[in-house]
Amino acid sequence: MAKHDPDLNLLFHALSDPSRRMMLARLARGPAPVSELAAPTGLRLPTVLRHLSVLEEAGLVATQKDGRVRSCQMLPEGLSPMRDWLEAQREIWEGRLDRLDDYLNEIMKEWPDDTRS
Amino acid sequence: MAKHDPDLNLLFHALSDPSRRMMLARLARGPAPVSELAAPTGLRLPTVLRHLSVLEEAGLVATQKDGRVRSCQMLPEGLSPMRDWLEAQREIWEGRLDRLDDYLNEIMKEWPDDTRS
DNA sequence: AATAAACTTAGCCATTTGGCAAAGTATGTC
DNA sequence: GACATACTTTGCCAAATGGCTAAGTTTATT
Repeated sequence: MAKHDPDLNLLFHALSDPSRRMMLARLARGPAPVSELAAPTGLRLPTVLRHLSVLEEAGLVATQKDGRVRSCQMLPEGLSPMRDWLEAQREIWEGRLDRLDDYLNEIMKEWPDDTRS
Repeated sequence: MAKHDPDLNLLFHALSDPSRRMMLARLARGPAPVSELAAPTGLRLPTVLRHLSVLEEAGLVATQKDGRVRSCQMLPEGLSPMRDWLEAQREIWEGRLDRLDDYLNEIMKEWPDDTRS
């Protein structure tokens, strides 16, 4: 399928892996070097590095090198596209409920009061 | 990594594909048969069927067969684990800001008023 | 200068994913 | 009963994913 929303693809994909969510959870508490991100996952560094780059490409994390250690920090605004999608979804859903409501009201008008039990 | 949260894995993975999001968007407007779900994606039925099963396993969609047509509907509460995760993430983040705030207040106390420019 | 630390790159491997065509099944319609 | 509909199953394929080891590279430390 044509990718009309690369943001959401990358974002949801980044969040679909538990190791990456674990790394993010650590970063939500504050910046950390790569090896500290790796610790709770039990994964090797090369693997963690690749997860990290997925998080970066999704716009969830930024990193910079300080001497020989790479410091990583979370970008909380990276979650916005997801919030927006969720909101849009909710609106469609509510629009649907509104139309159902209209419909029911329309039906009710057909029934005079005295036909109700 | 041990999968401590199969819900979130399946949910985020389900949402990471644009065809699946397209199908969901259609379903948010109301129930539909498989072929109607397929139409906007431009994909063949077998492919759509597999996307559909991914959505079902993620708890986002329920289907049932009515004669020879399978009717699909969205389960909006299927998005709850995602909302919860988002909320938890926000709380960690805010807890962090609170601690930063505490810290700054602590620093400020050290400085008498008349040292400020 | 030698060693240790902290990544980084390269390359391999098994599994999963996302797509398809072809053939099969079940259910309406004429 | 013949035929069309609407899936459904099977099986194939290429690319992406997630993991690893081994071998760099770039900074500290001693």
